[in-house]
This record gives sequence, structure tokens and C-alpha cells, in this order.
Amino acid sequence: MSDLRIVFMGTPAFALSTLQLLCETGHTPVAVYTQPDKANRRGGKISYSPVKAYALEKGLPVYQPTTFRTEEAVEQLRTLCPDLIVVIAYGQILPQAVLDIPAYGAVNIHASLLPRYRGAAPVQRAIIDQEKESGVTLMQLDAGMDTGCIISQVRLPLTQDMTAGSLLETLAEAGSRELLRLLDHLPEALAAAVPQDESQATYAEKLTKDMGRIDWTKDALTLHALARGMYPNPGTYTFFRGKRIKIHQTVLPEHPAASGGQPGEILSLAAGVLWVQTGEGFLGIARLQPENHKQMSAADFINGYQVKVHDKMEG
RNA sequence: CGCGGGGUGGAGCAGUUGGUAGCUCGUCGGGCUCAUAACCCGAAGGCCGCAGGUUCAAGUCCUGCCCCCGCAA
Repeated sequence: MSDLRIVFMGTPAFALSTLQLLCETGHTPVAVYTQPDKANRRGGKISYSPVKAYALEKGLPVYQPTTFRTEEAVEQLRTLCPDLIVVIAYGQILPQAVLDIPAYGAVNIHASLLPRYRGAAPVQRAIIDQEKESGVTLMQLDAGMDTGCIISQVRLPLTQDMTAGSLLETLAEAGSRELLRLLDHLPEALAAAVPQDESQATYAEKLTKDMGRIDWTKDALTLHALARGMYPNPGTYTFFRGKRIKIHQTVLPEHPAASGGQPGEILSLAAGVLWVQTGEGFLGIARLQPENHKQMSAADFINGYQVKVHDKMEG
């Protein structure tokens, strides 16, 4: 058991796996901070963040300040007497006043090899950019955006079947393990942290929905990378018979085939995959989701919608 | 009460102005082939989300409820 007083701050699923690991290894946080509950979803109920749902289930105290720019929020945190704050995809910048509270400061798990891909969408951008390598960085938080000293990193080669979702999961686990190691060597590991090389810094801006619209005149590799990097959120889409189609899974042909159609034209339905002509090469759509419908395999889509070769996807 | 679409044999879809349900695939049986997610023949399988109403008659119209989903936040 650890006698460290840890305060956990995080919101999405990426943060959840670390929180779970902390709880399972005897490092249960004394409090959990997460973003305020989101607005109503589809006219219905409010949904809690994955982190909040889990914290409630475990009976952990949950705090959801809108901002730490008020003395009230800061004071509230101070009364928790944290030794260390663990921040993972919390969704809020912590002011210096907050970082100064715990003796050991605040540490953060960032899903990139800092100083590259600082910011909101590091994993997604790395895949979209067709990077050969990514990884996760454990670092000290300072007042800047992902600019703190690096405690440790785990590198991971990227392959052409990884999606933002799957990579995020992998990196969350790797990051969690790094965090546990840190907790075992707390004072020394923090002291050994090294500053980032500012000259190598790049930023990964947040993705926007409109980036997900497929431009079939681009080449297949680029589109495949886009589809994987945008999956599952915010997703990529195209249009078929005037209806919006969300693309869930794309594949590349095993053997480069001869092309010969217009960009967006479906040239083969082999193996139950929609093989679409792009600006260069074929891109296979294996799973998709017509608007208002559930996601389905391309084979089901072909059957139900009676798709024929030479039908077209309209970017 | 943010806007909107949908619930039909195992899967995905059709179903016209209301008259007892079709398509593609799958499944089972048989045939053909060196062979095939190929082809041919045949078969099984649906109280059309739930409840009520209108009607001589409702998947098809009306009302209520449950569930799913897209967009916008």
C-alpha cells in the first residue's frame, strides 16, 4: 500500500485505464477531478465521463470545477493535501498556483514522444501524418502546454492497421506502467527528469469534423491513414446515393492492382469489401455506417443496398 | 422537452394509392467443377418492436410506450 496522497485528474477513456490501475495496485487516489458533465445528449439524459462513472462506482470523491482560476477551486484542492497530482487528458490547463500545491508537483501522461506532438490530438495526428513511430511520455507538468521535463518515455513502432482508438489504448497501458514505476522511485525519478528540446517541438491541434470528409482524389495511403487516425472520433465520412456514410474501417489491397476508374468509383466487391478508386490506388472499405443506421460490414451493406460495381462514392 | 431517421424470416434492405410479404446474402439438402466467398436446382425460416384504435380488411392510417441511430451541442 502506498501512503502517498494522490489526486487524479482526467476525463476520457484514455485516463480511465490509469485510474483503474492505480486503484488496483493500492494507489487509490484521495480524490478524482473530471470535467463537468456534458450537455444533454440527443434530448435525453446526461452522460458522465468514463472517469466520473468509475470514480462514483468506487466511491471516490469527485470534483468537477469549471476552472481553477477561482480561489475557491484552488482552496478546495489545497484542503485535500495532495502529495502528487496525476493528470491525464483532463481537458483543462492547470495554473501554477495549482501545480505548487503538492510537494511532488503534478505529473502527466502524454500520448506522444515529446517534444513532438504536444497538444490535444497527438495520437490521431501521428497516425494521420503516417509517422513510423509514436509512444508515450511521462512528464512533470509546468504551466506550459505539454512543456514539462521528461521523466520517461516508451517508444512504439506504428503499423498500418493501427487506429487512433487502438493505439490510444495501447499507449494508455504503457503510460500507466510508467506511472507505477515512477511511484516506486518517486524522489529520484523526478529529480532525474530532463527538459525538452524546444527546437524539436511540434503541435498536434485538435481534429475537426470536417477533416473527416474523404476526398477521393487523394491517394489511398493518405486516406487510409486519415481514416485510422480519425477513428473512432471524430470519424471519417463520404456520401453514397446522397446519403452520408460513416467509414469505420478501411483496408489496403495486398497487391497493388491496376487502377482505371474515376476517383470514388467502386471497382470491385471482392471479399465483401468496397474497393474504391482513389487518386492513386484502391482503398477498401470494410466496415461502415449509413446515416441513421447501425454500423455494419461492407458485405452487409452491399447486400442490403444492392451495391454494384461502378457505383460511386461522392466525396 | 435541440433537429431528424429507423425498428419486416439468421444478416442487410424493398414493400407502391391499406387487400394475408419480396430482394441480396447466409443456413440446410442435392448437382456441377481439378478447384472456388464461382455456378445450377430445391428447402427451411417472418405472430412485419409492444399495446390499443380506425376499417369488411393494416407492415401499410391514428394514438401511446419501449429500443436503436444520424446531425447539432
